[in-house]
Amino acid sequence: MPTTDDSRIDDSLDAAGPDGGGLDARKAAILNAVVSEYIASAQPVGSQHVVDAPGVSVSSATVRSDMAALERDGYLDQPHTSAGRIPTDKGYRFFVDHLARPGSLDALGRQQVRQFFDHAHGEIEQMLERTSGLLADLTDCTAMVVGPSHDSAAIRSVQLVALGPRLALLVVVLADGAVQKQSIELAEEVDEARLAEAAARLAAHSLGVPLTRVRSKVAATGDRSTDAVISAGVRALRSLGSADAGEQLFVGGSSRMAVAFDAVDTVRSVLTILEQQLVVVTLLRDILDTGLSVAIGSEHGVEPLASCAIVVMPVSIGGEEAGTIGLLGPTRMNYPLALAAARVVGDRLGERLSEPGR
Amino acid sequence: MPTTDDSRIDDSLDAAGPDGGGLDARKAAILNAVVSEYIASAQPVGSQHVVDAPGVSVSSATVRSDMAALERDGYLDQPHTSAGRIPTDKGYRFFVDHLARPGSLDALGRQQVRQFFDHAHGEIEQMLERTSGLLADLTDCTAMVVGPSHDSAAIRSVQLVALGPRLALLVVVLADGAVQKQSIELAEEVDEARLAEAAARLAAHSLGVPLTRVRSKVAATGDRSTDAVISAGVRALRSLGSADAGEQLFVGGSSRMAVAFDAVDTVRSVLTILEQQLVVVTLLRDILDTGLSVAIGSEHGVEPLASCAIVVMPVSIGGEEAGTIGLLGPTRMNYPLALAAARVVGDRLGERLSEPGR
DNA sequence: GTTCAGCACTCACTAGAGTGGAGTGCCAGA
DNA sequence: TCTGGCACTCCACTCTAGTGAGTGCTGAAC
Repeated sequence: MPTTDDSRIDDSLDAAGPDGGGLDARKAAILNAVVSEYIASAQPVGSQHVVDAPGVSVSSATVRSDMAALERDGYLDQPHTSAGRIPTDKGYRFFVDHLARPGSLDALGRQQVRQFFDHAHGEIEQMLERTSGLLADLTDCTAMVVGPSHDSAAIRSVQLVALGPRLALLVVVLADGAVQKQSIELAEEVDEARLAEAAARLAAHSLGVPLTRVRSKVAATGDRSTDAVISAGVRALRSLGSADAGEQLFVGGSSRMAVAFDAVDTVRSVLTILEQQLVVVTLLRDILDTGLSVAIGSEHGVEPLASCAIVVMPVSIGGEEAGTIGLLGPTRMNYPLALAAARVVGDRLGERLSEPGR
Repeated sequence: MPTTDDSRIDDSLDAAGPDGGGLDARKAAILNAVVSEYIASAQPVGSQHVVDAPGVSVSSATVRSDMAALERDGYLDQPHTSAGRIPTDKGYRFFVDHLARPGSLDALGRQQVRQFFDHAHGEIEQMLERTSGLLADLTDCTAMVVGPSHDSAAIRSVQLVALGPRLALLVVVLADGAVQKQSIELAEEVDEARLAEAAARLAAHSLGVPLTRVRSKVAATGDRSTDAVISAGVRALRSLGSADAGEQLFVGGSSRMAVAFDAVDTVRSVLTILEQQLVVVTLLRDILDTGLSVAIGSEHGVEPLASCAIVVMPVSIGGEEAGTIGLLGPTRMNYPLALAAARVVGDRLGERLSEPGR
């Protein structure tokens, strides 16, 4: 039983307004108690378990009639006639929007975060990968971390490295430190000098411009084979800039889904979704675009995740959006904790990424 | 003398020698039938189900007495007194070594493989990632693909790109097309010319040598700040060469584990293992080092995977070892199929990686 | 009008008994 | 050495209460 002091309940009801979502103070308190207890116990909550909750202080009979009203209004559901109540998606939504006290990490969690970022090292990809592990540890949810899109990062360096007689590697360094590569097959052997000349031309053509805005036209040098290399290089640059090459997804703690659900085929379908990078990235983006930070149950529209909730948090580097954090758990996840963890880790990650040192 | 009407059985028994593992022909045939049927049905196999199998042709009573002997010898197990038999790890081992007919992909699978490699494009990392998906699809197992170690690939290019006033990025291209990067924080601002000079020196110092063999001593240029950059660069190169940066792991189809087991905590513990890259890579390497291509149940010594079997297959590029393929499934997985898929895909992947064009 | 104690009712869950069936081990005889 | 027959075991399933947590309703008190 989570200890909740009365003043908090009153505060949150005040914050929700006198008619916060159409629920009077007692109904809100009852809903709060049901959701909290169901999150903790995963068992349907009966009227008797609610009478002692702060802000209720009426008999179980009265609670029952309020619960019946909450059910009529779609906040609660009953698995069967003689069972306790379970929150619906709408019930969780009200809880998240009006009732849940802004959570915070416990001391241990804060220490974990501090330690992590104190010792974090390595390049951005490893960092994001390990961040997903950290988030999963903190929240017991599956964590999804989407790396920054490089759409707007200017090209800092373009290089051609010969790997074989007719094979070269185009290596592009962007202003945000990302390195992208694409191999180029050449129609004929090209000597070092021509390769260097082509690289210089490519650099002149594209330096300072983001990958997405590399022009396809490039002035001819007069030398046929150099021109061929250059145009192949431009094609490669443009293909690197095309959409799907952008954001990387890191998923951590997918084993947590096997703990959250006892139905093995729920686990299977959720894992199947998590394997589809594009689906996950799009899903997180969609949720962010609707302006939500939590999507509960059917709200996100992905049917296999109907019994899941998703917490999203943008990561920003100096105001610029630079990635997304997502937490996936059952609808009865610990929302305050998840939101707090996502916020703290997101902020720290943003700071970290904006620091010059790796 | 029982008449064996199936030449395949005789072949495999011949291959195992007249005393293949200490089992006579009929016992081997019975074991074969039990394992095959258990793989197909996941139900304990009774004597009645075995009498019709090729190479048996004795009554169920005789089969029973043979089964009892097989149980005494540790090949079979009995969940309870009045149940059928289940293969032990030793039973699967005998099956894999002496009984299983070399499998092959069906027409559909072969077509999938062909299509995949015809349309495969992109850089090596994407290729390996998607290969893991292909293998999972083919075998219904979880697939693990370990990328090539770059230990022996010579450095082809070393470059320093300025990212900020006191921040540079070291970009290294290896002969096998791998690109590695490491950011370098500089103690003081360094101008372009000095950075270029330092890069040139670094290149001279390390070109043609694998990352693991970059010497830490480098001749001084006389210019203090250039020397500082160079020595930072050498440190960065050597840290890139240190062991753990090497092999990348790609896991595909982890949702398959949720289908293979109905106990949800088996699923959880297996997924937990799969999240630990280092454990998985080491495990695959250990199995390869013992010379096995299949590790069954407790053979691999990782306790949470006791109910799993692992098929491993090295991927080689022109004789050089260049990665590993692993398939993880329940001990009652389809070994012939898994071995065939791993072999075919491993071979094709090796060919593909050795082709110059991507 | 709101609240509450009391009451009848519902229904998942559990335990226990009974049954059918798949499977075994053993044994005597061919 | 193999086989048919036989007694036995034990899981899986069904059926039957019995239990208890929970409900909705109602009439009286405030």
